[in-house]
Amino acid sequence: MENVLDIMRARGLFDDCTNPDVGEKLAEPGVVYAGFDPSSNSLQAGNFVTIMALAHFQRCGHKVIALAGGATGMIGDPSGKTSERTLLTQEQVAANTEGIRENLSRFLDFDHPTVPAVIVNNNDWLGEFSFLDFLRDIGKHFRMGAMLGRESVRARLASESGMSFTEFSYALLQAYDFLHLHDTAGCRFQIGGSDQWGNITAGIDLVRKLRGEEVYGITIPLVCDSAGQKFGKSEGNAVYLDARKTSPYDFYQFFFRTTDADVARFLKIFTFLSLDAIAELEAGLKESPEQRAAQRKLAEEVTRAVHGDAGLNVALRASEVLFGGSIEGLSATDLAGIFADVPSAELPRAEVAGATVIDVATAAGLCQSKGAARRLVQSGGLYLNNVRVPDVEATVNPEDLVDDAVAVLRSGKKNFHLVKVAG
RNA sequence: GGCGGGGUACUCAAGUGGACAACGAGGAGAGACUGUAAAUCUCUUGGCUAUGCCUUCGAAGGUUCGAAUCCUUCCCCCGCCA
Repeated sequence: MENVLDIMRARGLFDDCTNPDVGEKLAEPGVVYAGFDPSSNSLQAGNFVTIMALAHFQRCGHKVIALAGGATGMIGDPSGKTSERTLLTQEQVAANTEGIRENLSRFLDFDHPTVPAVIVNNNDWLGEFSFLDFLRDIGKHFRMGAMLGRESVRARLASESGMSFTEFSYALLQAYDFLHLHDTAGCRFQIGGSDQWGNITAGIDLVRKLRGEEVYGITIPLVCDSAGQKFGKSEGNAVYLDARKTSPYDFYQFFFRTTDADVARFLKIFTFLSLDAIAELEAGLKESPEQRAAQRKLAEEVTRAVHGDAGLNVALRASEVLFGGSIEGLSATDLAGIFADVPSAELPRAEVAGATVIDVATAAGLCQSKGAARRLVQSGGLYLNNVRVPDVEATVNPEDLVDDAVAVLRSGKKNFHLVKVAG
């Protein structure tokens, strides 16, 4: 059995561990868990790192548990956050938890012959815990000194916004999760982002105090791009793993646009390609960077993993056409197929034919306001059917509608919007 | 509960009766250069029927020819004390 820790180290998935012996312990098959926060109804690209780590564990013969934080999501993890977060309603959390289950179910192997993955929801055990029982049974084992010393708490207390008791208590809940999974599933390892260190060690301490047993934590580095930005944001928007929130096309494009400096690192983290294959791609990148072969491979692998072959094909075809230049010679049906994935809007004929491009771009939702559309045209950044719109007076003419039904609007280099004429 | 500090646009943060749609920075969008990269430079960044009009500075009232700025009440946050 290959040691998962070596793999994590080699691929840049290892940040720290709570005990130097953890490598030895992982030589035997074990049970590992990682938690996912349901603050949104879909996991984001950032969570993908943790998912990959879990997948490596499973491949190395460990049983993996993905925990959806239905209960902890009600509270809000203060780790790594500079201000108190807005509480979600029970309904929101329940809906989000469901979405996350759905996401996760596509990345982990639940039908594995020997070590099938499982998903649990901590609301199942934390939800029925009474406050008094929790304070007596769990709270008793946490010392104020240690809790106040926790980095996430210290930072927040020193900050302007302070911290509520609710968020302060968060670590106890996550600590109890570890205890519960230890008791019920024999779980002895927890992995999580480096911001989870405090929460993980809280769990380890709790298990040691109550059960006298040693459990372990491994943290994964927070993935940043070379500019130091937290990974997973595209034009200010988070990149989601759910096709309904981030289309396969946008998802593909996000990875395709990876900077040279990051590509090799990302290949190691986000794909299962062998290190040799990655080294080869890296060499190719040095030789002819304009080919973007490494980026292409990265985008391809990740998109296939997340959206399947069908999603990848749509993304590839759309990318080819969109970055190939002219849309001439394509039929409305072709365009609809290619843009199946790109934001589109259906507008009444009267609002399109003869209207100014500015009005159409705003009505279609490409621009937030007419003023924004006007500024876009003035700076030369708005395109109709891949042809730059010359001035603010320009109109959409009937002959601009492909097959009398469809027009393609674009803002800048890469934001496409399809306009369909209704009726 | 008492005392003090604070709430300005996506964020941080100036502005303490008119020249304020509100300095500056970051972020974001666009352009140029490129390789759908990075770096750099430039422009833009409340809305509109647009040399003007409308709506914004925690909320609601009030004073004034005129309020982000002054007054009143309320809400929220931070700190110290109880």
